[in-house]
Amino acid sequence: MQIAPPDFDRMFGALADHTRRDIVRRAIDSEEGVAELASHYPMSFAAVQKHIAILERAGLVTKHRIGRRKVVRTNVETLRVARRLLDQYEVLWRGRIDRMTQLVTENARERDQ
Amino acid sequence: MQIAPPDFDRMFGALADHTRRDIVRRAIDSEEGVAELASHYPMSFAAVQKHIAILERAGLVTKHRIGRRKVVRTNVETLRVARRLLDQYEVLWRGRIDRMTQLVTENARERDQ
DNA sequence: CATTAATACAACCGTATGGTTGTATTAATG
DNA sequence: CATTAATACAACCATACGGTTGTATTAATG
Repeated sequence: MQIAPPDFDRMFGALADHTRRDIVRRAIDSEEGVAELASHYPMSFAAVQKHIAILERAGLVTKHRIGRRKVVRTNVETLRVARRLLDQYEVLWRGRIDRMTQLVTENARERDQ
Repeated sequence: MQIAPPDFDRMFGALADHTRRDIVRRAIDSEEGVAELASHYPMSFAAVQKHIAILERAGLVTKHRIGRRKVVRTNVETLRVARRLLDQYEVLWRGRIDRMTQLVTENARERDQ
């Protein structure tokens, strides 16, 4: 089995919901089961369960059985993958800036010589 | 008029589509109008127009009239806002790690003394 | 100033999303 | 091993999304 290529549609789609972002935040440093997580939100247990399923498909969280609960843990590596994509845009932006200043410098040299 | 608070639902929602991410990428260092952008994708002009509208509502691009075209430009600052949110998760994660190593160290000291 | 290139908008269609309630499965534990 | 706490799944509903085609508006330019 190959490792799955990053699915940015799913990643960003999963992050595009306030409840899901809050679950990701909580699951970074707590060890809560599905029911415990659900208790924090003004919606049904099943709704939270679905949100967790979406986060799971996106690779943002994993579930691990502990006792009779299934504990939800955030997969920080996937968050980093998303962050790196945003970094790429920043790199492109810097490249553009560099090319612009390059041009200005060349023009100044031409003008001054 | 107040400056709008960041709408992460819209931001990440806008980024959750391959075509839209590609538009963001292109609009970082090109100066293309809506029609020129549309020519790159295997879909109708109107579809691309809608994608751009979604990016615009999310604050990820802006449109500026140049001659008879309306040029689309990426708003890098909004990308940075999104990135900073992901950074926040990383900070939480580090905090957790720190607390864990803290605990281990304390236990070791107790055991050793 | 009439033409037309460029963009905007409206209506429609199929499918996905976010929510609900109800039922089924699972596996720790008394 | 029967109970039941915990989770999973199915069916349903309203609304949003991604796409289409067609029509309307706008404003630069010959």
